[in-house]
Amino acid sequence: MRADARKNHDHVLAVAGAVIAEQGAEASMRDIARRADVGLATLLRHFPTREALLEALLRTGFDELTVKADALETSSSPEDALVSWLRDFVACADNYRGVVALMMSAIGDKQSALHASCVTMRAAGTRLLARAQAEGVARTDIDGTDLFALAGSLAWLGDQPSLAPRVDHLFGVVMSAILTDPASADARTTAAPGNR
Amino acid sequence: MRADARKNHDHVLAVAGAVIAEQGAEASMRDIARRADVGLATLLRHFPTREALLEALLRTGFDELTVKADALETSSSPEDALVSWLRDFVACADNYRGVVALMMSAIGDKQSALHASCVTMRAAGTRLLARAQAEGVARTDIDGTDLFALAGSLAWLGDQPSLAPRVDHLFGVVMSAILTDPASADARTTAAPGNR
DNA sequence: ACCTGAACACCGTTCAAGT
DNA sequence: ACCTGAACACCGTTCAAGT
Repeated sequence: MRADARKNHDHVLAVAGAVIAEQGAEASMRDIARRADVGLATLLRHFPTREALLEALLRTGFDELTVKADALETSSSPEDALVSWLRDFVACADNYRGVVALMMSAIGDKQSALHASCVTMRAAGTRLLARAQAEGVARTDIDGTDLFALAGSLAWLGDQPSLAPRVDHLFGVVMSAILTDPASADARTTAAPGNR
Repeated sequence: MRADARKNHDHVLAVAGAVIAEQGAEASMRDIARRADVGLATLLRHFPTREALLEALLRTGFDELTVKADALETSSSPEDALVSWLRDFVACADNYRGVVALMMSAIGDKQSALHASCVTMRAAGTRLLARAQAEGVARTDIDGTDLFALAGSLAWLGDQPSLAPRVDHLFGVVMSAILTDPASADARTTAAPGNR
């Protein structure tokens, strides 16, 4: 990429981040180009679709989440790791209002520029879930897609102004459904052997 | 209203229902008018906003849900009543893709044509929740707004093509977080009196 | 009263023409 | 190579003019 193009790219991306942070993921591409003092066609050549633009904006946060998932796998208990990572995932998705809707659509659309990132996020969550399940602290009748869906639905609530204040609380409610008491899980497998 | 206007109103509403059922709540108003063989301005005078149009489309289902909530209050156990009503609520919201996003926005916007309907739905759910809580079968740290948010988030998942097949399962997961085992609830209030 | 075409200010897409 | 103005087909809003 030529030096002037690189500069244009970075400048446009920075402006787009500011506009989308305040207006949400559905902000007008024309408006972003205007605010960046650049032709609309220029913006669209750097980022041919809205998804491509958002992918560039979200990449940093997503990469951090992937690294964090790896770190948590050894540094924390299975339960704490899962809860902490999901909390960060929801917070990351809520950085840009409306982005989680695009993510949920992208997970099923291989053409989307966000597809790979979403698959990576789901895989990271799946690993943390599997460890928790293996240790008996997470229910075993859900998989990584279910987890991705539940986390996404919480992030979506964060996009709704009237419900956003409830998200922290509802996060705890949903987590209580995912996590199982290890004692009772133990009881299920070791006690009352005649119980079917 | 004049007879010809009434006829126009009903015809437009029927066509709008068909278009929105297939294209979702964000269907083009212009397209609805075209399909109804009516001027765009005519559509907009009958239904000045998208919310007004959706309110008319949803009214029947919402009224049924309100009636059903009353009936369930005496015909079913608190637990079954709450679960059954919430299941119907989610199914109703999923009749038109995208409508739940407008509902969540409308609950906090008194100007919206959907506001009254949403408040009514929340009130009906709140009554069923309160009864379940009083009987010790629902956790007491959530209120009607939390319930509305959780049900809405499940309905939103139903709008996502890739996640819709999971909604029934995830409904059960979320319900397991809301419902409490009456035995253990009993244990909390009667056993271990020294426990604070 | 009720309806509607047309003008308006937007949107994202596309491409020929400029530097 | 990289950029951009302009044309295009859309959108919802508004209103003067018709029946």
